[in-house]
Amino acid sequence: MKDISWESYRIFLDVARQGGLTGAAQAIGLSPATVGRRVLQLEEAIGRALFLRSQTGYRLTGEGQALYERLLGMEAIARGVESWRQEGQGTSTVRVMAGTWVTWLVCENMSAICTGKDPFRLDLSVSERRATLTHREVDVGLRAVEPTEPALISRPAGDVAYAPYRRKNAGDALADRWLAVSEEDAVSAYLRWPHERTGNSVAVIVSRPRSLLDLVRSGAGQAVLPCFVGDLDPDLERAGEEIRELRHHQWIVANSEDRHRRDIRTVSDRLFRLLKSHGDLFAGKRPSRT
Amino acid sequence: MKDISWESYRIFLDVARQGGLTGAAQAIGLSPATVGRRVLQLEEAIGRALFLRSQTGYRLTGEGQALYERLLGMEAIARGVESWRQEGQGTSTVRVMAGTWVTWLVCENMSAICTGKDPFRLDLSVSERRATLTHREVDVGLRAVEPTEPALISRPAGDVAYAPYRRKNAGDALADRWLAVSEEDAVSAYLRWPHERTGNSVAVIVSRPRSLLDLVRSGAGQAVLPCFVGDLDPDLERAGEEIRELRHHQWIVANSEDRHRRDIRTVSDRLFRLLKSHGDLFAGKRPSRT
DNA sequence: GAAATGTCTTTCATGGATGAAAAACATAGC
DNA sequence: GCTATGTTTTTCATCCATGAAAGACATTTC
Repeated sequence: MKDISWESYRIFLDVARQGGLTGAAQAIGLSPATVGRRVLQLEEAIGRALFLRSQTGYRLTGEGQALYERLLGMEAIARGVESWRQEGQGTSTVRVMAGTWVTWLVCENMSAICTGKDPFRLDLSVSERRATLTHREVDVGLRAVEPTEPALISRPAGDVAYAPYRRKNAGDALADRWLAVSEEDAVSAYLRWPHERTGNSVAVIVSRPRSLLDLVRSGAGQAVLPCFVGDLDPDLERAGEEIRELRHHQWIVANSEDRHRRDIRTVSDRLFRLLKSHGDLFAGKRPSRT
Repeated sequence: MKDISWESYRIFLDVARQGGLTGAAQAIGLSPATVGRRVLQLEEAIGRALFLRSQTGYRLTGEGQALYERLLGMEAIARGVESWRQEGQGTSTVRVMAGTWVTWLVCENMSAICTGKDPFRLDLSVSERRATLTHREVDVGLRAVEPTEPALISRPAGDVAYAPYRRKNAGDALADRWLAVSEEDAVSAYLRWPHERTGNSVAVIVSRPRSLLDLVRSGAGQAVLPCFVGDLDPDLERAGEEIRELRHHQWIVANSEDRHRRDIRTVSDRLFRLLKSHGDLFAGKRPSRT
């Protein structure tokens, strides 16, 4: 049986992402005609319909979606190879993976991590699930559990505390209006907590943790947030005590084989300093700020 | 800058594995001439020499080795896609990942897991490092730590105990002749133990845990082994008490989205029964056996 | 409602990737 | 030392994948 060309996987990913042949063709550097033919071949080889075709573009079918999710992993590794390739070439890219909120904090303080003067680019990817550093998908990761793999080096970066938050002066009207992410997206303990502990009083469900903050600010209800997020927002107040069972440590992790790479080391160090300087906030000690 | 074709990655992997163009060409279904050209292009694109060429074949350079290891991850995912593809086609493959010794036990008891009558093939891969089930590289995994990812379902499968072993009647001559795997390959706690706790009395170093058993049997020294391995071997005896600090639980893990796949469920169940029936052995309770 | 714009798909000529075969070379066996 | 067998590499004709352009069709705009 003839194997499926890996190249068609890459083409498939681009078509799925761009939502059509034209965009994908541009992204890859082929003609739309060819891209269409390759997708057709792939569907033939897989034996399933991957796209819903229309005059306006391509949309993934359910099975297409399933394939897409699997192939994202391949793409991540390919990106890893690409940045490995760049190492010798002068320009380098450091790929950092973190959860929603640490990413948010890093964005707010980007100048502390990477400036125009640095000889590297930063590739920040958000993911609640654990990055597989062993496969080198990313160079630096933030984790809530200490890695056991000896191929990884980790540095403890303090505690993270969680508490429920609501809009200031909202009173107790929101007491049983919890905001949560959908159960299939609830990949961390603090995201699962509302489902497990509030007894079906989840009023609004969103798919991204980031939306929780927006909802709380709009006064739609209360949500569990990391203290460093909630306490930093002048429009929010705690709707209760810290939820101690959610408290966890935090580690900065890197592949030990990359120890020598200066840029990775730099990013890792600066990340460490950033987290350290916000240590009290992370730990929920509520320093008085604006 | 033109991206590197993923197809050349696949070709590279085959050349590296087969050790030459001819074998790879056969494996992929291309001519040696083409394979050679594709490898040349890849080296050109990467900007580094990947192979040492000779009339007798291709050997990886250091950088080639680095690339090879990264790309193994891509291949694992591609295999996952392939077996996903097969699902609809009648014949299916269940991919199981386990450590050296559980794999060994499964091989010894293959008839309990998969027989000729079953409508699926078994794909057993050995790896001491944790399989990334989230990317669906494998369908069923064995782990020493309980997974925190909610996308995974896990089932506790008892305890695993470790002890030092030596050849029977070898006396105390071997007392400080420890056998171990090299430090970079020592990815599990029991493999690191000799390095950390025996104070430089490691006499022989091998790269594969599997070789430890052969060495112990030949009387070359003593080594830490899981009790279910050492106690089952009539030629070995314990060279000391169980090492309690190494004892750990064991979980059978699967991706929860595959819950409905009958064959995966079957393999998982049989694996569970196999481990359960050897529960006392795993826990080091030394039932009297031949 | 007609025109404009954006898709995907088909057609067809072309060129670059491909394989067969030969050449060049190393190794193993006798 | 010579032959046999296995490599890689080169040569060259072929053919298949490719892109340009045209066609078909939906959607948006005026």
